[in-house]
Amino acid sequence: MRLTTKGRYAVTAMLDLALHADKGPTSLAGISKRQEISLSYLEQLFSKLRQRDLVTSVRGPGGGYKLSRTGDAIFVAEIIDAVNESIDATSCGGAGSCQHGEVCLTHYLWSDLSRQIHDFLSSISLTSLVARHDVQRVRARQDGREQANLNLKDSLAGLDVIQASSL
Amino acid sequence: MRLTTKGRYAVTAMLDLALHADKGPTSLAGISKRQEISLSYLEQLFSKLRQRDLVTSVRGPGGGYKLSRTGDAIFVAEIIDAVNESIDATSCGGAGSCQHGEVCLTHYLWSDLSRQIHDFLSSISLTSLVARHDVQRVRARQDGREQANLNLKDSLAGLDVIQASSL
DNA sequence: TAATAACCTAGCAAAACAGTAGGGTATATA
DNA sequence: TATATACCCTACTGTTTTGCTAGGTTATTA
Repeated sequence: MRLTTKGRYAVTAMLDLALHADKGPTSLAGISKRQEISLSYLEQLFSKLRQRDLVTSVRGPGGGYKLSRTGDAIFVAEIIDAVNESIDATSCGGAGSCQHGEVCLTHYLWSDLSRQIHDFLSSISLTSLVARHDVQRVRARQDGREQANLNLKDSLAGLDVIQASSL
Repeated sequence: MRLTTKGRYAVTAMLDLALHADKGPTSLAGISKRQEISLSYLEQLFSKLRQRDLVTSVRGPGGGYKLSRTGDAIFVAEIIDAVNESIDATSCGGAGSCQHGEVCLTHYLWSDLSRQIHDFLSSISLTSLVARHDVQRVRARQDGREQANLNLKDSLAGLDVIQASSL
């Protein structure tokens, strides 16, 4: 079992989609900036999310990705599973064939643990994450920073002296 | 976060110790045979378990390892932690500094998950594992197979013709 | 026609994993 | 005292995964 940046990125990106669900498709470039995830890496993750029918895409200018269902019907466990981060803690993939076709000494411990984790992550929908106060706080901070960056960009555009030298 | 063969091996080996706690020190060679874990790899894992004072060693013939506490005072979470398999699911190690010194969008989700897993694995002692029926069933199977192997070895020792040719 | 943004494939450095190899040291027993 | 046992330690290694870069193609909008 592993839970690394890969699964975290996928969930973070999906939550970003959920947070901007009202404003039409969300581009990966936007997610990349706000969540600081490599654009090309995001593309690879979204290829898998699309295969599992968690998102749908809109190509061309103004395009991007949308959730393929409402946020209350998408659960964290599915997202992690979609990017191949197995939630299973057993070595036999839950089959119970860990030692010569029979269960090993600790098989049931790991399958209990797997169920524990799976139940927990299956109980959390994107909508329930959006509703959290701590998520909204971070969202406000990120949107603020994004706005500040845009303003900064505008200011710099006005000062064409600087453009060549310091960028 | 990861939970791989490493942590599983460590817990399995510690449970094997607990199952044979009444018969003096248990050798790694015995654990290696019963649980089918590379002896040299076991030695590396037990070096870490000894550093965390989970086991004590007895050198020389008849030696081996013993639990340094009773089984009801040793929990699965400690064992996994001892071999460096972090139970933490956050990217910041729980510090909350995942994005520019502040929390990232999904920080609290991962710290909730970490606590969930940690609470679960901290509630399971070696003694409680020993008491499980499924563990006792596997133990009986493994002890039976070990005995059968010893018998086979004895039989082969009687037939010295075979020894040179087929082994 | 130009810009946007999804889509696709290949490759790569770093890390961790699981294991091997080859030594050493302490101790019980004959 | 010799020998076998079994702990102890270090170094190395093939494989896999991760996270990322590079360099393309295709669809769509303006």
